[in-house]
Amino acid sequence: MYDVHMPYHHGNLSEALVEASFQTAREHGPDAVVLRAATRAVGVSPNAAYRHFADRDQLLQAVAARCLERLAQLMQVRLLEVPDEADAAKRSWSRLKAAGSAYIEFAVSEPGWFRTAFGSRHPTEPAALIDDGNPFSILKRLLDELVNVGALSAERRVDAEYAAWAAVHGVATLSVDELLAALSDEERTRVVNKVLDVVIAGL
Amino acid sequence: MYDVHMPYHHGNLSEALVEASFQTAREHGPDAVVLRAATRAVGVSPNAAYRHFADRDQLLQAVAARCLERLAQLMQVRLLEVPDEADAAKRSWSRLKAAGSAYIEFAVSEPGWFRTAFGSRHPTEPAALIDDGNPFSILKRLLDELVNVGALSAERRVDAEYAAWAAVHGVATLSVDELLAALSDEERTRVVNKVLDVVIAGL
DNA sequence: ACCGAATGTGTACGATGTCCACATCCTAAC
DNA sequence: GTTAGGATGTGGACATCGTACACATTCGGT
Repeated sequence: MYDVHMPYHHGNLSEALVEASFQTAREHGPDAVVLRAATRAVGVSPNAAYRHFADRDQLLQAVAARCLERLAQLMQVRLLEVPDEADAAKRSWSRLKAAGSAYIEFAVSEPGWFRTAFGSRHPTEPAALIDDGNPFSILKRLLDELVNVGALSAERRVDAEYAAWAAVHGVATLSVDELLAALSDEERTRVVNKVLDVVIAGL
Repeated sequence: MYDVHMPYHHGNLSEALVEASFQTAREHGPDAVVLRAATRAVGVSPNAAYRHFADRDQLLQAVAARCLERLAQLMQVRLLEVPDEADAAKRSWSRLKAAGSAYIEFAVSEPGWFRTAFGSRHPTEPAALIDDGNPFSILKRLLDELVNVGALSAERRVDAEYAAWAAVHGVATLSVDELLAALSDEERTRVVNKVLDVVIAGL
């Protein structure tokens, strides 16, 4: 009855479903993630998914977590690329800017993933934003770094993470939602820089 | 066959459908806007909607336009509430801050509408952002005002609308998406002010 | 070897967006 | 005023989705 080469048990269904949905999300965003399609892609019956996820939303949440990881990864990579610099303060500012830049770069180059990471309605597990490897934590670390090298006063440090996050998340979101669609690539780059400069000047 | 009190022709279906969906969006966001439900609420067959909207997305777009209007209205109201002030520059900055504040106030107090106005996948008719009464135009006018009273140099004026919009839209989005859920109301207010201050300082 | 827990399958239901053919109403031209 | 044609609604149908329930298969520990 069943193909011998395709065992009754998949072996790693949960992972496979997330991975399949992850790819769908990449190309068409979170709304395109459809439970039945994922099971089809993996060659399993629709209900099999329910052994691993309570509902579609939990699947989507797993995918969102993966998207967030990717975002954090890109930020880390871009941070490592920041050239050395004698002036510690200057270097710290550069690092902050690089991180913000990476955040936006991710949104622009992987809009599907970006929208999945956030846009999803689930409150994005608070836990996901508390652990160390996530974008928000990275940002906080960079701001602390600025304080440590004396580039930012303790007073101005207060709530700075939210100000920086908001501005960067704002452009990212506007780009992804095509609200900046009227802009050419070059213009968009200019705008992104303006935003980063304004925030850095204002912090 | 049909109730005499309920004519075959509704009279203003298009408007009625938008209004019904508008209310749904207010309480449950754009994803909750369901074509069939709207026709049900209005007492008409599902297909009747297709005489007025090509598909569900067009209905949603009409609703989004209405949400955007509301946002602009609130901004205008808050602008009028800004007290007079001898110092023209100071007053202009206050007005800018009030507009930004209103934008965020709208997002926080009417998350369903806010998410509908933007979050929707449709590129939010470019036209909607060009006409005069929309949030983005209001922002640009306020920045021009700053230039006119000499509070902002022409050089710094360049792309300032995007920087300001991004920051404000960023907090609004983060709030609405409950990414700032960990914050108490008081903390959120503080954060909002920080964001506004940083942008204004940086512009 | 066996039994219970994991994991998948099949069938089914209600809901949704949308298509097609048909019904009803309104309005302007005769 | 009658009548034709466009505008507006209706009814029924279909594919697709998420998900519930009952049953089948397999795996791992005794």
